[in-house]
Amino acid sequence: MERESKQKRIQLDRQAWIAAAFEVMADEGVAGLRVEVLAKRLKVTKGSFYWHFQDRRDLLMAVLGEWKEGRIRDILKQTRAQPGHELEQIYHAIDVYSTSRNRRGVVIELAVRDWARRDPEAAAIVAEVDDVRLRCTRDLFLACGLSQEEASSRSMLLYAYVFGLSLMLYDTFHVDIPRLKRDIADIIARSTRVPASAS
Amino acid sequence: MERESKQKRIQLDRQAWIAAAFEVMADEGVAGLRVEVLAKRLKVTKGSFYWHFQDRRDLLMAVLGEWKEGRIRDILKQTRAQPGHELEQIYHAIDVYSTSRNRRGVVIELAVRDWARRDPEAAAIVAEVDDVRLRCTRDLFLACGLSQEEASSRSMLLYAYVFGLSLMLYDTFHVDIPRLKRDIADIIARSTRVPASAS
DNA sequence: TATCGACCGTACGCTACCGTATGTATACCG
DNA sequence: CGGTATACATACGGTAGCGTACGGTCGATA
Repeated sequence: MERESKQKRIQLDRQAWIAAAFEVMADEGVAGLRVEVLAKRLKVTKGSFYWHFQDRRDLLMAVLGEWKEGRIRDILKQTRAQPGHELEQIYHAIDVYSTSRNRRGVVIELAVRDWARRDPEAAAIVAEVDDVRLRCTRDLFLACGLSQEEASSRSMLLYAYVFGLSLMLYDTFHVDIPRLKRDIADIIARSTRVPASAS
Repeated sequence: MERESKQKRIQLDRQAWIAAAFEVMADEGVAGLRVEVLAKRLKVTKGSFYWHFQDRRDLLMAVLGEWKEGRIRDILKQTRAQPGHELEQIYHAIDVYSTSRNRRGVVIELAVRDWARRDPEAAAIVAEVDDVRLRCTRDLFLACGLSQEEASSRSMLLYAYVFGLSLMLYDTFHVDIPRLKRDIADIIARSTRVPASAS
């Protein structure tokens, strides 16, 4: 085998394993995140894995922690607005999280949420992240002059929409998708409720 | 063993297996839908399974077909409106698909969509179902007098919202959830776009 | 250059599955 | 009452994956 092309014998650390874990999780979901599969991808054996990690769950928890930190850092970055520019920041957030590019982040998001439906620890992390996100965009709406209730509703609608959109398969729904997304962003960000008439 | 309490030796058919499959899928997802697990739940061995089904994939395809039919039947039922009552039918649809009750249907929906992300055949079925759903609610909006584009946008927003909501964990987001859901329904169903001011 | 620890390979036992081959019990039918 | 099809049980071989035990290698260090 002679250590192909004399690579400097790069050694792996936990970070390398975690990074690879995100890759696999994006493709196969948490269920497909197997120790030996991961090892094969990193071209080592699981002997290495069990040196860096206690067991499979140890890795999963590390992945979860990494995900949480990254997501919170990201949301703080995406929702930090110059005073007076909160509305366009809302549009920015909708655009960023509305898939298309960012495909990778979206599939990981979905994988983690699927995971959270069966694992209490994952669910706790997701709940934390959701809480931060909901508050961040709510604050933007508040800064736009909306009431507490109205801001909360819009914030929830915003996230439910972007996540829900990533679940849907609308290729055969023949419409102008970019235009549709712009229209929806307008509804979420700037529509006005009607004063209640019938119901 | 003496055939416990002399049950009339009820025999299983494909339908019984498929029904049980939905149960397991709701709990464990498609990945957890194993032949021997299913057999144990039905108190038989897999010898029975391979009598009724060619292999595991045969069952999965049957589940998929059943799901598709059920979903399409359901959406047609939920969106059939008396002329003049289209708006309240829209509210009804939002309410029905906004989780809470119907927890079971929601988790199955999510399991199928997770499945569809890795299986082309499942993806094709989900795409079909989504297409029917989007058209059904779009027709309701059209009947309310909205333009083709506006109706399409609202229809997409409606489904993305209800599916997205089922992905979120908002227990710690301290708001009046029923009220929040009502407000969001109003935004989706009856808000008016602002005539464009800044951006 | 002897040693030590970080890092990885090898080999093993165990469990959970899939799918197949084949035996067995029951119902029905003439 | 023998025969046949239906619906299952039993037993088996094979793979994938988890975790463990232990041996080997390489670089840094004294």
